[in-house]
Amino acid sequence: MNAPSRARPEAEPKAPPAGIEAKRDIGLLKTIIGFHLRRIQNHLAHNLAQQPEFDGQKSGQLSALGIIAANPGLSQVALAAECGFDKAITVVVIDALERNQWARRERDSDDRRRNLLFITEAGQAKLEEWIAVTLRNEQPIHDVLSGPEFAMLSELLDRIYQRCFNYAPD
Amino acid sequence: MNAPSRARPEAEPKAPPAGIEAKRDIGLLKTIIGFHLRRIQNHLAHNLAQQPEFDGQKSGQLSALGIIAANPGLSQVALAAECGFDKAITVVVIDALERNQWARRERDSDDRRRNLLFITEAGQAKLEEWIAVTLRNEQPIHDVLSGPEFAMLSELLDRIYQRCFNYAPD
DNA sequence: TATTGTTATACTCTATAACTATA
DNA sequence: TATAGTTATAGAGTATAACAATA
Repeated sequence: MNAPSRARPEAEPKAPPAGIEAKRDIGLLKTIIGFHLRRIQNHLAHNLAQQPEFDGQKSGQLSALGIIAANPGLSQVALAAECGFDKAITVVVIDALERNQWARRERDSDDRRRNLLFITEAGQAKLEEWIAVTLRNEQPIHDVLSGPEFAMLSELLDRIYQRCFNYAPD
Repeated sequence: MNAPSRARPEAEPKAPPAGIEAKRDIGLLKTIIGFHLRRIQNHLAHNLAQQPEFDGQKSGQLSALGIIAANPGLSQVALAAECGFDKAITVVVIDALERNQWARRERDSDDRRRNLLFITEAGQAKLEEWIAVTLRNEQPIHDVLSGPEFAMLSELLDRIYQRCFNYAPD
């Protein structure tokens, strides 16, 4: 296994043994953002999957539900663009959300090709639960960043996505 | 398709049509770092896979080669820890690198369980080629960030990984 | 007993293409 | 002719568990 298994029963589960400092270099990879993103993402996803509250949760569901909650009535392609995944994936994700009655599709009467997406009350509760679990999972990040640093990181990442990748179809 | 296909022949390939501004909100997801990381990572990986220079390249190979280059003689588990993936994946990745003679394994005479990893001359050249292609792929990010902002982003991401996830076994 | 590397297997995530229904 | 959504299929990425060799 690669990802750290928090063996410590109590106490903070993320502090490195202290004394064992970063001795390895990432060389040319320093400027490759994709490298940074993926290795962090790997650990976050791995740890999150082990949280009991996330049992059957396919990872896209949290993103989708969060975007639907913040933008009630958006279309599936708009959701896909905002979440960064394909429209085909969107179908599967929303199927799961609808099956659990956390979200629902509604035909757009103005353009009957479209489904408008809405979150349900149960979905809102589930979203908040998921957010809490995820924030707990990401707590180590908050521990090594100051408040302003975290705000800066969020802002930079959001700007990158909005300006580089999100063409925001209607 | 979801990822933007840079249709514009010349000019900056990332500026949104202008006038179409970010109108969508990410709500509670704002503070979820994993959300930011994955959607950016999705687009970067998708775009990179379309670069002809990256034809048969399984994405882990660039990371592995970069780490090996910066840390000649490290072990496979150390490489796995630094790249953020499992030791089982490491085997497959190094198999591919070795097959192309971009890297080689060498039994550690002090601890014969271990393989020490080294990059070859051809591997160094290939690494630099891949880095160039990847940097070009990530150019839109550089276009929307100032120099200091980019440096800050790299530093924050590296710190997060080193302090939260990399227990750096020997 | 624990660790390094290996193999085999399965599952998750994402991409692609073809299809429908609407526009 | 183009777009929204769907379906089916395939591929890439990763995780898991069992194993051999070595410590």
